Amino acid sequence: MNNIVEKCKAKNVRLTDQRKVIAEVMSNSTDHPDVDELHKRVNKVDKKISIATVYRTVKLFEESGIVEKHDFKGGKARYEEAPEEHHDHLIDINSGEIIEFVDKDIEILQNKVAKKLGYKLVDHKLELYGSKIKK
Amino acid sequence: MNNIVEKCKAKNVRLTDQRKVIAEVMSNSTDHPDVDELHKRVNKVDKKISIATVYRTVKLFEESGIVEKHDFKGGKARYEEAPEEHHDHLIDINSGEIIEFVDKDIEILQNKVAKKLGYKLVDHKLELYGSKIKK
DNA sequence: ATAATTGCAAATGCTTTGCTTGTGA
DNA sequence: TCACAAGCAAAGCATTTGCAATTAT
Repeated sequence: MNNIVEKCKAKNVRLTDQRKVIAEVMSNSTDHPDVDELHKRVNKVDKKISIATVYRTVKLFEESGIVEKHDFKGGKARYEEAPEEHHDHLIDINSGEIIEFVDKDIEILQNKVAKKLGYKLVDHKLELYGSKIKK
Repeated sequence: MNNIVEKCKAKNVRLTDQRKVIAEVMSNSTDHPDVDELHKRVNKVDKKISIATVYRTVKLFEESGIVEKHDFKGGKARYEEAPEEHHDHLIDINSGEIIEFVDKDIEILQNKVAKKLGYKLVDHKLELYGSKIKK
């Protein structure tokens, strides 16, 4: 079963053939592919889907809250299916590998900091960049 | 006195007229200007300095650890003089205003999280996006 | 002197868009 | 049916770069 397709239906996002393929590919990805990589994977299923459609679709999905966009270092935007529970990312500066993590204490402190400054926290971005400890 | 010019001398970064102007403008900026804005301010002092030179110079300064580059939401990179002490940013989603803050507890937790995942923390990015609480 | 720097314009890389044809509900 | 979506190629935008002329040390 396919999560993104379900979410599209729930949110009344029109489902075309190409959107179904893109949705499937994204649902089956456990990493954080950029548009180019997504396009390659999508083309394995249907060669005729253009990169413009991939761009338009990820943007549509993002605006519908179905996927999340990340601007990690490197210039190109990367996407993942919107998770049930929020998480942040640690990026391996050597391999580029991305590890997801959750830290409730940090979240609590972020809210506290924002409030102290007179703001209501609406969104945040936390990225850790690190190198593997060899043991 | 001009901090960035001093830092250039300390780091053996060749000081041309245009770099001096750019350094001065950046040292006198308390906000986080993008290259276009920087170019405008620089041109008030010397109309002939090209935007290519501004791009080359901020990159040079950044690689020398003299200024910091930020990729906040909005597409264009923004710069500030490298601070003595590290700080993070809260961005007002309505006005675009940027507030700097320091939270040692969050820093400590970040290191803890990285270590738990088997990584040595090399760098991090924390951006809070919020809206002003009206009282 | 001479290796580095500048200005200009052209090139780049990612992303968006106009337009015509195709299609889902 | 018919408003919306796709494909293609052209345009956009921030940033980089090749090259000839200029400059710092």
